[in-house]
Amino acid sequence: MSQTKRDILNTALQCFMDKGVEQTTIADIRTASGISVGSIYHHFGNKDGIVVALFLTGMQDHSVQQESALANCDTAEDGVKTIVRCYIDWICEHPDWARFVFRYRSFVENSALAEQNEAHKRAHFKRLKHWFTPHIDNGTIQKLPFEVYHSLIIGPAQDFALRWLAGKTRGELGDYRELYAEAAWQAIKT
Amino acid sequence: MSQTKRDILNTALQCFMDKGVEQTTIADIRTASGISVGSIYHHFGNKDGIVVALFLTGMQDHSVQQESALANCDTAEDGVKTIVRCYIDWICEHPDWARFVFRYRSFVENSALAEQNEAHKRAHFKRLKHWFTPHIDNGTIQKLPFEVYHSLIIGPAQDFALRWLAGKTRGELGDYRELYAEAAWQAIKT
DNA sequence: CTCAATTATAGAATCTTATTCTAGAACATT
DNA sequence: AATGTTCTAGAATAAGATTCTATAATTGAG
Repeated sequence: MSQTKRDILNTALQCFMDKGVEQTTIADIRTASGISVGSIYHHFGNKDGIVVALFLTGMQDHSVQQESALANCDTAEDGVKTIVRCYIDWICEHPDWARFVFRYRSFVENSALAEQNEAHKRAHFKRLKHWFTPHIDNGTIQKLPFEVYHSLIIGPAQDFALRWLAGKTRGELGDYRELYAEAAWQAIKT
Repeated sequence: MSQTKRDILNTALQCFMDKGVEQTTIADIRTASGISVGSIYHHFGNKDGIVVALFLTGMQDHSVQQESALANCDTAEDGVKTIVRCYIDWICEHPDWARFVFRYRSFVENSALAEQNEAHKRAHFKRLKHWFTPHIDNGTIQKLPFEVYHSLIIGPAQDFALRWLAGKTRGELGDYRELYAEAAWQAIKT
């Protein structure tokens, strides 16, 4: 990726954080980055293109981190807890990205470029499934419809994280790391 | 609320569902409802005003339903499960509203009218807290920071519901009603 | 029942952006 | 060097949100 493109993304993220996607104009990004309108459109097609590019960057970063952590886990318990810890850690380390991702998730899912995002998610899920299957087969994890595992494991932490990111909690997300890891394991162990 | 105002809201919801908030213009609402631009602005101030009004309507409808169901519950288990069932039922019965609420939640939370929404949420939570406290005190429910209960109870169902609403699940949300009710209870019982 | 005063409706005018267009600069490939 | 391709610029356009001005309804005091 060219430096110009990188500069546009960085500046755009900054602006989007500050004022929200709606409120930042292409002219804002132009002024803050010094890059011309034509150039911005050349690289991203339109404003949504910038949003989607940022979104995918954030998501990929997280899924890479998660999968590499999972690779070092042997037991089912370790794996499940690692997913939750990894999720919480990523949010704590990149709160701006996390805010952005949560806020514009449904926007991206309904955009013209949704398919790109879906493809990534499918690939990621497939790899998770591959890791989990043995533990389900040997009875360490409850046998449930595959599609509910995600919700049982991540659901609680995700709900809390959303409120934490909005500054609406007393406690710190990081302080509940083990609570949510443990809850996830309790929810799906046999 | 005047009939005109109601008409605007109904038409707007229709349009927003069809093409998303971004893609519907005031002119679209004008054409579909037959109500003039001036009148629309008179009643709602701006486009965001319409979105927020719709959002609050949806949220209030749900919280009223939830609280009235909770009023008939005696045991902690019954209460917790009722909250989850009620949540799932509401989504199944009003999928369009639910989609709208999920999709524009963070939009509303970041809008100028966020405070109105917060006030409602605080009041609702306060009433929930009042119902739960005795059961925590007498040891039927684990003593945890109050702010994590919501995530443990609703988190999983919410995550699944989001994917169900997007048509990305095999199973039906309603079929997992008891699964999520049971999971919620297991997560917080002592 | 009248006559302000307020509230509601209309649609044209304006103003703010996103997006497109045209031209030229940098760069690569032969 | 000649030619095609990609990139940068900023002006022109167009779409759509918001404001404005003028009328119509409605309400409430006397």
